[in-house]
Amino acid sequence: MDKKNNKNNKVSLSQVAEAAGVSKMTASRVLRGEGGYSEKTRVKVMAQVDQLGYLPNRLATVFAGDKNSTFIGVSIPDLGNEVFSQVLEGIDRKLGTFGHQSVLGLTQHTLQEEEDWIKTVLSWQPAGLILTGRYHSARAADMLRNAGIPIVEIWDLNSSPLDMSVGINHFDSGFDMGRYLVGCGYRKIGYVGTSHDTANAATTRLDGFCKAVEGGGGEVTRQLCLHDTATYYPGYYGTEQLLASAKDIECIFYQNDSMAFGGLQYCSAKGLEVPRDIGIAGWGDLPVASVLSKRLTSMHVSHLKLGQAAAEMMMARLSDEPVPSCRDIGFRLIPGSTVRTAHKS
Amino acid sequence: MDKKNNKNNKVSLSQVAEAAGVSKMTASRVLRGEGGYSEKTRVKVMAQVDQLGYLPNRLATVFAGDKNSTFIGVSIPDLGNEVFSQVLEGIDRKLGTFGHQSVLGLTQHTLQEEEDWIKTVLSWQPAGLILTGRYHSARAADMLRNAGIPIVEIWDLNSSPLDMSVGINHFDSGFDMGRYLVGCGYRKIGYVGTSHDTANAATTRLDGFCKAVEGGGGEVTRQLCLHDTATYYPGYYGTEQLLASAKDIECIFYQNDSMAFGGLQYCSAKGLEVPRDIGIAGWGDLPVASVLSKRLTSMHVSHLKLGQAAAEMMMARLSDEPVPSCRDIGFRLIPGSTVRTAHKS
DNA sequence: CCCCGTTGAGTTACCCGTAACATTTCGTTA
DNA sequence: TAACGAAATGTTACGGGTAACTCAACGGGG
Repeated sequence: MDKKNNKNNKVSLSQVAEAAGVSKMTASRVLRGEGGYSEKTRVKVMAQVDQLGYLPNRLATVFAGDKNSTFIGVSIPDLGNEVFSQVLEGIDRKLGTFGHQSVLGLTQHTLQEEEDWIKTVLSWQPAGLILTGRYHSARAADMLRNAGIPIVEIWDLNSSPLDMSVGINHFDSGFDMGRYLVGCGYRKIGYVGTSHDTANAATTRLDGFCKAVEGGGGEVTRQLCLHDTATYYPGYYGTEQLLASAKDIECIFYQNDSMAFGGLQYCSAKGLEVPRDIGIAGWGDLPVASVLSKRLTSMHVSHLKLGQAAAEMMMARLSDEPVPSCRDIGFRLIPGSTVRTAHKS
Repeated sequence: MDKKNNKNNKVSLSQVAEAAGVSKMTASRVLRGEGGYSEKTRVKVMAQVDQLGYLPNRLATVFAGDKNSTFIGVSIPDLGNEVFSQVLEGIDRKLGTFGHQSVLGLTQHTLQEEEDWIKTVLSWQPAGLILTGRYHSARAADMLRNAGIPIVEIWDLNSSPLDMSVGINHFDSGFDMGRYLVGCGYRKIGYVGTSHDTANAATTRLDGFCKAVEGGGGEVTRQLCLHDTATYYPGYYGTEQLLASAKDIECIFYQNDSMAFGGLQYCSAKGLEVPRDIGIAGWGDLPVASVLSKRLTSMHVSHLKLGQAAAEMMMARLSDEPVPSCRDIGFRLIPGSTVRTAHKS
């Protein structure tokens, strides 16, 4: 049934050309539609294309030299975190409208995984790379600089990016949340998050948060769930541990909404009423937050928009349009109703 | 700063070879480590590789002929649905352990998008394809058959797949849920879901569900939110519409958990107590279900495992290991506490 | 009827690595 | 030390498409 043509039994342009009785150059011209052939020839060639089911081999085109590939390498820490799957969705949808494809890499939040992936994906001659995070291994940074292709670093806004950067200022967003909670009258504040071996955006948020809280006369008790994902269960158990070791905590800030949900669940299980007995604040404003009867106090970031912006910057750069090297997506505090109402302080 | 070597200013193997004073064939042998060179030569070549920052061009290797690429095209309807992002995570992680990469395609649940994507991705000579769903356009099916590469259709178990299939039997899972709800004593049952222009797994579930309910003496009132995503808000408003048009509904089955959350929220907002006043059942058993104080009645499917299984089947096929053409991942009903307790019927 | 410009189509070379084959350089053994 | 086999290295050709160039056919103006 399959036509065994050449060794990989795929129909090649030469075969189409031969069948149509023209040279492969002519066939190539017809397929690219750039003119230089007669209507009669076009019909002959296209007839054979349909007949043989010819599919162009983009590998050959890109390999041949000048043409850019339509691959964009996209590295994402993990998809278990809804935040990143939204970012990826934004990226891939937008790239798709430009006829480009994402080559995915899940780095599991480690620089080594990212480095390995970069090495592999660069060997495929991608048109550009979109990377999550501003931190890269030295080797990775070297490869990136030498690659000579557009690079967008997303998530963690970077005023001196390798090439381009889009995201938010995590320090500021943490700071704002800290200031808000202090403004609500909280002083003994806990933090529950996960800990990775490398610096990341969550750490930066915590730094900003602590600065605001401490600057406002409060103090932050940290509880980091080591080597765990920033999801519901670690949020639950992290809360349990935190409250066991520091009973006078008035309010807890979580690395993200998922962990905050876990915290809410713990409080509910232990009969702690939120926000009467304890305040709960998350980060990221997941759509799921709407599931709760109480609106979760959180920080809203438009993840989809962030992904789209990254793809747009990439495409603009690839078309040699002027692109600002930095784009701030911004964030917005969601007061919610899981912390006590602010009183004049 | 950049070394302008050839037109795409990338370091090529010839340059490494020349710098090392050997032929490019020798350099190639060293890089592939398949023997046939002296230790002295190896050192010379590797020194230049490091020096020049050479990265192999996999395009050339694959293009050159026999070698398979390490691309696996993966089509996913959308990532807004947590279910699919988990599947994708399972796929990509597992592929990664085999040194393969996912080339993503978001088809937005339309066969046309899928067809367009298939055409594009095939032109990149992928080693295989993983597609969500068993329905494809005629043209797409043609291309897939002619591609001569392994294809795994996931999600909707297909007893006569194009090549391989892994997933669950959605009809049965809908049927089981229907039987369960009837067993709980419900007769007037509503369904809230979305409607797409093409047949899909959710439709199949609904078919199975209706069969069980009607077979058990009940009836199903459908409420389809047209042209919307299967998420929280359509669940909320779908519930409102359903209850407005059919006030005697005792229990509602939703297309998925996200929509069921929306339904729960609606009930809570309107003062309907679950399950006393109305029963709520979802599908998919999202991790987020744990956020609720009441366990949502749902159907558990291991999405991560499904993705991993798909990747494993793909890799096994690529290594010419024997692979069953069909693999059932199974599902498990989660009784939960959002439907009334079953009584002997 | 010739010259020349335009259009259509063919030829050649190249991209970068690798398979297949050819050749050189060794170390050994008779 | 000549001869030989193995190891190390080199040479050639190729894959699928395209840029750049060449060539042929055709038609209109002088």
